[in-house]
This record gives sequence, structure tokens and C-alpha cells, in this order.
Amino acid sequence: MAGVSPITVSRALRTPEKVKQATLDRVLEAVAETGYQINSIASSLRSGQSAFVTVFVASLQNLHYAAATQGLIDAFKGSRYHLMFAQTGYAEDIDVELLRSMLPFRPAAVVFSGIVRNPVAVSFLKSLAIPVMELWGEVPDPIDMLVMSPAREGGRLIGEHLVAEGYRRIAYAGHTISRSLPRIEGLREALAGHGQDLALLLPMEGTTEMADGIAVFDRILEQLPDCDVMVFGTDVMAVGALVRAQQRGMSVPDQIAIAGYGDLFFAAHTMPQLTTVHMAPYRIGETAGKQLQRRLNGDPEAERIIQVPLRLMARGSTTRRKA
Amino acid sequence: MAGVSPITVSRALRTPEKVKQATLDRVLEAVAETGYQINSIASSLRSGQSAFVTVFVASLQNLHYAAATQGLIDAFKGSRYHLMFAQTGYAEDIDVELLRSMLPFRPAAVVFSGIVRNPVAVSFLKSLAIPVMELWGEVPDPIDMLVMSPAREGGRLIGEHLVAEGYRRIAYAGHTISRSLPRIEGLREALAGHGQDLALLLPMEGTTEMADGIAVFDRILEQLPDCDVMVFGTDVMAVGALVRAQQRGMSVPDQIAIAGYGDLFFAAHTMPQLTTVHMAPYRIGETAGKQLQRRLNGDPEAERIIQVPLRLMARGSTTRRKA
DNA sequence: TTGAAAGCGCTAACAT
DNA sequence: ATGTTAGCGCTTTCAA
Repeated sequence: MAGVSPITVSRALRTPEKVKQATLDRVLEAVAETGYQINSIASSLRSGQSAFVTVFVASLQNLHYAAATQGLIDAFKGSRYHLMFAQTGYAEDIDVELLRSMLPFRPAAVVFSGIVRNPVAVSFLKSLAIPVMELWGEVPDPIDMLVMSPAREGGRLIGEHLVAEGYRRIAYAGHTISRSLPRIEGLREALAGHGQDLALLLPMEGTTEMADGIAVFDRILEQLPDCDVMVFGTDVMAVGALVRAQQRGMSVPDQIAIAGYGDLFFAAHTMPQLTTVHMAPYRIGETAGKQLQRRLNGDPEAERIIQVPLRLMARGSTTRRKA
Repeated sequence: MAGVSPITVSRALRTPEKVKQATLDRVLEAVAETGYQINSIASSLRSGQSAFVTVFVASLQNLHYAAATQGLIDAFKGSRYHLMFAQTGYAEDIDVELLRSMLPFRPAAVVFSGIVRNPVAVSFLKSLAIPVMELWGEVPDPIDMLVMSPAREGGRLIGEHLVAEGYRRIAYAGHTISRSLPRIEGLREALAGHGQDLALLLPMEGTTEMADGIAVFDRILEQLPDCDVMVFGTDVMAVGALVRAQQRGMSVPDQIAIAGYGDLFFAAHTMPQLTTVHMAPYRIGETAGKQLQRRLNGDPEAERIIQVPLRLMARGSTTRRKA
């Protein structure tokens, strides 16, 4: 229709600078008129260049993961890459079978909302020789690229804050393994710097819903009756604890202080407002998407490891009205 | 390696029943040994059978959408289809440009987390002749398939409940257009059945965050000082209002009752617990995924329109201790 | 039950 | 600056 060969159309669309202006105009006009849409499948097959980035997200019902995923989507908006959901699974226990299931699409890169720990999966991913992006975790040796939230620093910030506020009988409840471990270590380091330590460490590796916070509040007070502050692995549990404190008529923070982690949307609106650590999950995903694209575009400057800073949100649930 | 031609390998993997057992065994062994992975791109190109389902989700940071998306992902787990994120956009104002951007991948179906209203987009989608799944909305004429939450019924449930509890000066604040309109209509219908109507309708079409609920609480009382119950379009705003009531020292529900919509995870844990309507968003996505697969597999029984029932969660924020 | 030939729509490589 | 040829890896079609 434009009186040119197929390859010229291909060039007009992919590398317009290699086509004479007049030809380009005719091609584009014909494209517009016919509503021609390139067939990416054929294009990928011939060029060997896949346009897919596979994304492993454990659960979109986790607000942090959802926000990070949205940041990732937004970062890829307008790019030539398209995001594909993988058959979901927790990054921590991804197995090779799950990874193989994405291979038929020859993804250009893979993103995990988490850290891949299974050594077989790790070496498999390395063998693929495509960019691999991990999120969140504080690990020294990522598979390839990593955008992390410095959890150890987060724990330290809480610890310093609690010591400064004069708390002495400190309990922690929540996840203690993998992603949460550095946070607890940071917390204990900060306490140790002032000759203190956690008075109680209550590991809860399963779900952490509001009801768990409500239940664990009582358990902590049973095991540590003179506890003066409870630190939770997630804001959701912390809010559960706030509710339970109110139910039991205990004043927060005077009789019992409460801190969370994550700064979810309600944390600034509880009564009292919840002390927590802000992680900027959207920015984590967005940063990961941008870095990954630089890498995919062959930018040699693209850094492998990026930290997204977090911030202590010291609020009323731990802030004592000084006497 | 198995001593057979490529086509036999193809058959062994796609239609094993058409291959002799002995041959099949040899092929599968060779596949296992070599780690052969089919190239889905080549497969799709030749067969014309796409393995992609494109998903338009406005925002994963919306808990309902995130849950529905997770349901969708889980429903497609283990199937031959893979979900692709579209360049996000609100289904309500999707334009044809956005739709065209997915065409290069020749998707087998499209899913919208919402209802497509733009008439140009609607006719474009119809012209594609692939299954189109819309979610949530209560519309009589979906493009193709629809899994909906009967919002009119939801509004009616709230209305009947409020009348039964004896409320008279009823205010509604929140979205009033598109998806929210049937809910308001249902609410007003229920009230009308008892000779009542909304005393105040406060349209809020933008964001609806906790801070908005806090702010709008005051606005409602300014405009309707003798308001006895506030109904909000989302639980998030309703919780903001709960917080504001407590700040102002107003007892809920005695001085002012509050109801939300959506039954988010915190609704059963506020003080008092929040009256709201449960929508089962995960189930909406999951149902959509399952129905769509039946359709893609050519099942003539696959229904086009499915309702996922909702449930009134009458809780303390509107339940008067009867005298 | 298996295979040979052809071709899906595009683009790399090599002309011109 | 444009075109010719070939072929990406599979599966459809037809044949044996």
C-alpha cells in the first residue's frame, strides 16, 4: 500500500531514522489507515528479543507487595517491555519447577518481590544469563540486581527511639526469619549499644493479621508482665495490639507502648497514632523497574544494588509526654 | 536424541494420546535429560493460539482490586494461559490507544478490573472477537462477560438496616458515579420504601483516603447538624470518620452512627466495629478467571454474567443498644 | 502411528 | 536508503 517492501515497513517502525522522511510518511500513513499492528510474537521469534519481564509476587493482598508491584508497572509504562505475572509463589521458596514454567516465554528479565533463597533456584537463575531483580531483602550477595529496604537500619532506628524514650522491658513479636531477621538484629544492636536487650522475642512465622496482634498482646503480657513496649513486625499486628490495649483499658503509651513496621495507610490515623518505620514500597518497585530498564537497554552505569531509604515515624503510640 | 522427528516431539508434548506409549516414553526421557523447554513464542506464531490474557487493573494499591487480581492469578495457576499486565488505566476511561497497545501480543482474552464505559473502546473490544471479562460493576449490557457485585442490593441492605435501627437523618458521602451509582440508588430505594430519603448526599469523586473521611465528617455535620448516621462509599473513609468522631468526643453509634462499604480487613477490628458490606473481591477475581477459562476452552455452558453475592455486616458502629 | 514439507510474520544478514 | 533471501522454532496439512 505504501509501495515499499516489508522490511522497509519494519525499519520505519523500529528505526525510523534509517528511513527517508518521504518513505516514512507513506508507511506511517498506510499503517494508520489499515490499523496495522505489529505481531510481537513473530517479531520476538525472529529477533530473539523477548519483550517480557516475568514478575513473581507472593501475594498482592500484602499491601507492601501490591504497592511495589504497582511501582514496577508504572516504571515500565510506555516501555517496550511487558510484565507477565508468574505463577505466584513466595520468593523465599521458589523452586526450579516454578522457574521453568516461565521459560517458554523467553523472558528478557525476571523480578522477584522478595529474595530467592533456594540455592538450586539461585544457580538456575544465574545460568539463565538474564537480568534478575530481587526486592526488599537485605542480603550481601544478590543473584544479580537488588533494590532493598535497609531493614537492619530500620530495626536500629526503632531501637534507638525506644531507648531514648526510656523503655526498658521491650518485647518483639512477629516474623523472625529471612526478611525480618536483619530488622531484629538491628533492633538488638541498638539496644545493646545502651546495655540493653530484648526482654522477650516471640517468633510468629505464619500469618500476621489484626486478630494475631490482638491475641499476641495478651500472650506477651502473660510472659512478660512488666513489659513497657511491644514492637511488632507489621503495622497490621500493631494495630491489633492497639485495639486490644483499648479493650483492656490500658493506656497507650503510658501503660504499654506499641510500635509497628511498614507505615501502612492507617498508621498515622490510629489513636494514638502508631510509631512505625516507613519503607516506601511503591518507590522500591518503581526504582527496580527503572534500574532494570537501564540494564536491559545496555546502560553500563546501571547499579546492581540500590537502597531505598526508610524513615522512622515516631508517633504517639511510643512518645511519652515527658514529665 | 529420541530418534524421532520434531513433529513427533510436538505431538508427544501437546497430544500424548496420539503417540505410541514407547515413543512417548523415549521423547519424555529425552526432554527430561536435555531440559528442553518449548518455545511458546514460536508455538503461538505457528498455531495462531495465543497464551496471553491481558489484565487491566487500575491500581493494585486499592485493596479490592488487588484481591480480585490475586484471585484471577490463582484461578489461572496451572493453566496454559499466562496473565499480562496492561499499561494500567481505569477501566472507566480506557481509550482505544491503550487497547491497541496490547494487540501486538494477540491476547486470547482481556480482563478489566472495572467496567469499560468509553463507547469507542467498547465497540473496538467487540470487534476483536475475543472474550472480554469485566468486573465489579452492575451493568445490564456487558461487552461480553461480567462478574459483578450487586451494588444496588448492597445499598439496599444498608438502607433497610439503617431504617430498622431507627435512623432518620441519613447522610451519604463518597463516589456517586459509575460503579457507585447503583449502590446509592439501592440505598435510596430502601429508604423510599419506608417513606424516607437521604438527608444529605455529598459527592466525592476523587480520592477517598482516611484523611478524607476525617475531613468530611466535619463537613457533614456542618451541612446536616442533626445527622444521625453517615454512610461512606468506602471503609477507609468510614474509619477516618470513626477516628474523627472519637477526636470530637462523639459517641458512636449513640450520637452519630457510621457505616462503610467493602469490609476491608480492619472493619471487624475498629472500636466500635464497623458496619459495612462484604464484597468478596478475591472470589470475584477467582470466579472471573474460572469462567473465562471455561469459555476459552470452548465450554458452551460458560455463563456470561455471574453475580457474587455480598453480605451486610451489621456491627457496632450502627447497632443501637435497644432501650 | 509417524514423517515431510510448508509457512506463521517478522527481521538479520547481506546485497544493491 | 531500500530490497532480497533466508530462517527463527514450531505446528498445520498432507502423505505414508
